[in-house]
Parts: sequence; structure tokens; C-alpha cells
Amino acid sequence: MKQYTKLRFNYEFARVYRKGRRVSGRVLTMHYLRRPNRGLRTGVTVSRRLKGAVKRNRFKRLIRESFRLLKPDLESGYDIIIMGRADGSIPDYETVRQDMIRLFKRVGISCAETQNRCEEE
RNA sequence: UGAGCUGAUUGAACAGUCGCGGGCGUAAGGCGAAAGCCUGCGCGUGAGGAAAGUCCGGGCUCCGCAGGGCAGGGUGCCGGGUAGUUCCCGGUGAAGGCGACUUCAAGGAUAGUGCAACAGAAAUAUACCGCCUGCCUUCAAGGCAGGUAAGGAUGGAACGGCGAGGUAAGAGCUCACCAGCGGACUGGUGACAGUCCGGCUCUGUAAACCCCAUCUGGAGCAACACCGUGGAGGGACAUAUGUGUGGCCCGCACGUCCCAGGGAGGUGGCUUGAGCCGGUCAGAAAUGGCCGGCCUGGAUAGAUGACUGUUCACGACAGAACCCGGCUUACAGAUCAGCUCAGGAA
Repeated sequence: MKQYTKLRFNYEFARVYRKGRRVSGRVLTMHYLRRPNRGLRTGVTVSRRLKGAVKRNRFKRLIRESFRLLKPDLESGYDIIIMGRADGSIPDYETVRQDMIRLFKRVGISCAETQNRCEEE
């Protein structure tokens, strides 16, 4: 059974940044920390260098939507921070989704069945 | 029809499938002694005109505070509106526009100080050139003493402008008109306007110091209130008994309770309010009174999204974070009302 909760407190974020590892894609950067026998927890952030609350909000929504559809195929036992990279403009949904799939494969927390699906695409 | 002015409204729509925050209801499931909590299901609801900048004014909260003064800061034509303002409405004055209309930090420069670059002889007091008079020298002309702000030149600004008289040449020296200054009267609640009289002219700058009038405690929801594991502090009780482990002894491990305080974290503050909509009355308007109806975000890593289809004018600026009232700034467009100018027609 898979559990999913949000990262909530500043120290939880700080722990992932400090102790975890980092991978970067085209539009996303992912910090992750392995915590065996725990649930899957995520936090979403966008750099404040992306100006305007509306743009940051939109980027976060795209990240959350992509994650929502991908999370049933992920393994538990990780704290993940998905960070939108600031380059002045926000990408479209499909770019975010493909970037997220690529990063999860590199991290290696996708299940086998998901990898099959990814290869089909 | 074209060009323009002012005010107001609006800020893509619909359907389907997944998904999120809050609320209400649950005869379903789980946990619990219970209150209730979690999951699921159902219903309904969920960003803006600027939510922004944080420039003013409040509410609310805590701190400070006998009374008075100084300093500092804000405001600055008049009347009204308002909880209140630097806001709004109406007016006065000035500037701009053919006009509708727009713009205005609009008190005081005879309280004082400062500044006014460059140019120019001289910037608040002046004689460079010129003009005129007298004396001296003398071929032309020049020198010395004095008068003079009409003319030249400089400048944003030069003892108010313009005309006439007057004079050696000139000058408000005198007069008419205009501007400005002071006073009286009339009208107006008032800013001010009009008329008359007087003397005779005093540069600009106060978003320079300043003077005058008037207002003014400080910090902010990360305010503040409550709960509060651990650690550290104080007190009480125990000094080898007690508790735990264990069938018991040995052994091993541990002080127990209370108090205030309050770092993480949680709960409240947190949305019914100077509220919105409609009608009516008062008012020139801002606005106010009365009547009826409505409840419309409350998150806390922070909720409105993704995909598909249809339509159009192909979608700008942009996201609540305690709440209101204004101001300012950003903005693709669309709609409505009133008005002005130009041309044309009747």
C-alpha cells in the first residue's frame, strides 16, 4: 500500500536539501532523500527568480498535476522536492511531464511496469 | 460620417472525464470508554479590477502615557461629504485648448538669511556704449567733472507697460489707460468678484532654510491570546527503600510528584462587514436616511489545474494571506450614455 503526504516543515525541506541528492532536467530539478520503510513525501517549489506570483503558481500546478498522474507507479520510502527552474518563462504541460518521467527513471524509483510504459512512449 | 472629450460597465463562453481547499450532510467502513477523529460517498462553494505598489486614512492588538513645552514629521485657496485622510463632490483663482474639457504642493518674498551658473557694465544694486551740460586742450577729436535708465548690448528676469506732455538730455516729474500695491463700499457662508478713492512702483526662488496656521505617541496578525513532548530552572517527598526487567534472588536500568516559564509544533485571532444588491426620499453633487432581500475564499510549502470537444471578437495586466475606505501604477479588447469641433443633407 502506497502512502503519499506533503513535506510540510522547513526542517524537512532543509534535511532533503542537505542530506539528499540532486538531479536536474531541462525544466525541473529534483532533490531526493531515501528513507526506507517510510511513505512517499513530496514538496513542490519554484524559484522566486521566476517573477510574478501567477507564473509561479501556474508552474507549480503543472508540476503537481504531472506528479499526481505519475505517483501511482512510484516506490515508497523517499522524500522528494521537485523544483521548477527559472529561465524567465514557464514550459507547457507536456514538457513538464516528459521531464519528470525522465528524472524519475534516472533516480530509479519508478516501478518496472512504469518503465515499460515509458519505453513505449 | 470623421476627429475628439467625459463618465460608467465588462475583463471569453459551454459540455465531458480525472484532480485540489473549505463548508454542510452522511443509514457505509476503521479507531476510540466516550466526545470525536480518519477514510469513503453525496450536495453545494472557492481570487481581482486592480488581489499589485505599500503612498495615505481607519478598525483590531500589544507597549507607553499626570499636565505643559521644545524638537521631529505631516498638511496648506474656500465650502461641503465622510469613521477618517494627502480622499471625494461643488466652487474660486491661475495655466492650456477653437471647443467639449483638462491640469495645479494654489498660505507668507515690506520677519530674516541664503541662492540666482554662463552671459552682461550692473542681479537689488549698478553708468560699459550711448545721450546731455560745464570746464580744459584742440585740425579732426580727446580728456576731466557731473546729470541721465529713453535707446544699444546680455539674460528666464534690468528701479512696471504703453502713449502724450515735459526737459539741456531724461526720469510717475505730470496726465490718460492697463498691471500691481493699500483702503473704503457693495455682493457672496467663504475663497473671491465688482465699483470708487489714494499714494506712486517695491526681481525671482519657500518640492532652499525659514515664518505663520493646523494636525500628530510607538510598533504591527511573524500583532496578540491559549495549549505545549523534550531539555534546562525552582520546590516538596525519599535517602536505600521505591519502580521496571524477572517465577524468585543476584545482577542491570531509573529518582517520583508539583510549580512557574515557554524554544519547536498546535489552536484561536480568521472573516457579518463604515458589507453587497434593489427600491424610495433629501441634496446641484459627493453622500446620507428609510424599506426589502442576500451571505459571497479563509489557505498555512500555501487550494481554481490537466486533457478532450464546440464556438467567438482567439483572450491583456495579473493570484487573497487580519480586514475595510481611498490613492497610484499595469492592462488585449468589448459595450453603453452624455457632450464638443469639422464637413454634408433637410
